[in-house]
Amino acid sequence: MPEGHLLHRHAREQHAALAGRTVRVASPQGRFDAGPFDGHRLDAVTAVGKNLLYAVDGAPAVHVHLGMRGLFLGCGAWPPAPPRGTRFLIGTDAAAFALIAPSTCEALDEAGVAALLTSLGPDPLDPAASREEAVRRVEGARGPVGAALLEQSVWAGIGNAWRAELLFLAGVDPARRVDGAEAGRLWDLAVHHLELGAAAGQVVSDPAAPDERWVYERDTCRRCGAAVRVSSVGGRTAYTCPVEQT
DNA sequence: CCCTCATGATTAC
DNA sequence: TAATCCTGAGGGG
Repeated sequence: MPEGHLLHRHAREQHAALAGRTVRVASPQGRFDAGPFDGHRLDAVTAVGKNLLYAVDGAPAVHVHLGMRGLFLGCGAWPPAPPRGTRFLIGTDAAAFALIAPSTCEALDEAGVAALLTSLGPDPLDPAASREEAVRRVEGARGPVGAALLEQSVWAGIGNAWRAELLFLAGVDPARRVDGAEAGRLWDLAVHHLELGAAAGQVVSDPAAPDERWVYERDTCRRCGAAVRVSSVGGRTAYTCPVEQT
């Protein structure tokens, strides 16, 4: 589930394992030019929304976006036995990570990184993110709240599963607009639950039942049993409890 | 085995 | 709004 919480989880894990060390970088699949990075010191691995950025000493940054299909696999130490189709492989003699089927894996210079960052709204998992700015961007977005939450320029890191569950927790129908108070409540819910999700490695919308969802991809609401409404909001499938989300 | 759909985002129309 | 990227899981035949 490559939404923001997972990217932050990957960033934390890879930063802890690799940052400050000289790393080996390769592209067994061949679709990424690892030359400029191999043998350099990795300064940091950070997540911004659904994006992962590797800061490399004496080289551009590496920008990774998993899209819907990308995933990281840990694969032991260097030299690893990477899975088939590994586009980006990074590691040391203590730990290595393989990137499979990402939508983006590219070198990004300073201006490119800056452009990426300015294209994104506040990230609920960024401790420095501004709640006021987050509320402003939701209020300023065109269209219903369900569409706004999926726009990475509004909030960075929310995907379809989080959208469904956060709007359920807030009791808000995705097809309508929200006021500032509701936007603030949604932000607080996002900050809290995405952190739970980053720690757990999955969407967590009910800490008492971390493997369950309230409405996402369900036939019936897990709280009240009503038939879940399936519709299209912002071009993606929305799941709504018609009783509890108004 | 073939078809459809997916936790995403850009591009073209 | 639709097509595209072109992987993987799941369901029907």
